[in-house]
Amino acid sequence: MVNIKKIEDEDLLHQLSGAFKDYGYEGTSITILSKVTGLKRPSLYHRFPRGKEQMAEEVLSFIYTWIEENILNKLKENLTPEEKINFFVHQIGKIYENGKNSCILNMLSATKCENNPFSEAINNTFKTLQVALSDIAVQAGNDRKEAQNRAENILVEIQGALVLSRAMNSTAPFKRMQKRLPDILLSR
Amino acid sequence: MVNIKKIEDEDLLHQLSGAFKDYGYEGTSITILSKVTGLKRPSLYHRFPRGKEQMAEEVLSFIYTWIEENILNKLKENLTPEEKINFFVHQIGKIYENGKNSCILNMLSATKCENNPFSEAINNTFKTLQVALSDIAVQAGNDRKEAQNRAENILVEIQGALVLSRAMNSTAPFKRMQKRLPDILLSR
DNA sequence: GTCTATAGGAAGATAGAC
DNA sequence: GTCTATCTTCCTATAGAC
Repeated sequence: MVNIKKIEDEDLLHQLSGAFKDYGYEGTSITILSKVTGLKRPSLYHRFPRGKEQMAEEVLSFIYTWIEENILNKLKENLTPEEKINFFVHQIGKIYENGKNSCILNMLSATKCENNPFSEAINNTFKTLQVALSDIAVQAGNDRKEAQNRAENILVEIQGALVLSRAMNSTAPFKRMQKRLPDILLSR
Repeated sequence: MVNIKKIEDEDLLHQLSGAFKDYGYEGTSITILSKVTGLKRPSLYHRFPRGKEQMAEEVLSFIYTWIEENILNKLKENLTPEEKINFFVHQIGKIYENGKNSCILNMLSATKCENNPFSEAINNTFKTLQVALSDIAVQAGNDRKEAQNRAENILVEIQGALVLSRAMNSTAPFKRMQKRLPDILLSR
């Protein structure tokens, strides 16, 4: 039996995350958030009393949970390293619509360069992904340090390809990046 | 004999670019731009009648010229591919302060996802860099298509490392990326 | 060219009815 | 929980003095 309230929250947070992803934190006004959710501004404040900052915080927490349920859990199953990285590559294609989407972690880390209120959540999300990817590289026979480097290289490739795909208005850099990922993590 | 007016313009554009780089386009108010330049808001409007958008446009044009004079011209000299990529790696270390700076091209391409007024200038800057890097890879014996891919990989690595360095609050991803670049462009 | 002063509007946020 | 109405603050932009 599904919790109705949670489903509504998930819809809400999904709509909010879409706005932050497209417009960035500063570029997303409460009015925009009102439009994408269909709720008037005071209703948003009723749900998120601390306003836009709380919305972004809960969006990041929602995304972390999504990653756990839709990526990390699968990577804990009894699969080969090749199967795991192929699944990972497929999932990031879905998340980023093959390079058409920006990454909300990049968009929200670009906010108020000093004292960014989201930096810890963003840092933790990247660290969690790095650990998961690193475990795959270890399973494939790399030592711990080499595995960590390869995992970091994967994250660098993803973020860089997203920046370039948006800047060059082409999904080609993203799609080429997807093809490189398995070798970056697993090549001998 | 130096053109005084031009020097003042360069200072001005340098200060403006620093604000856009740190706060992004939407996050940078005219008041912030007034503070970093020391000019009151109406003085900025006197110099840039179309306001913030014109300032960002001229900043991007200023950066393109800086790249031409400080990177591309050197790469046209009679040097080995190794010398060229090493010089390039050194210059991006300077530009990005070894990973402590964000890239203004990433920050300004993140603006108003639809109909971004800076997308053409940003696209052109990346294309110009890709051509210059590609020429180095060709000089090193790669065919044209492979050289273009390697040049794109370089730009992906730089942008991705900058995103990750900011997100993880560490210059380590940027410094590791710098070490990878020569091989990415030139390895056989 | 630079400034003080200010208009006009959009932003974040709240009061209080339903 | 959602709304209309409103407050205050900050923003962009301009008028006009020096």
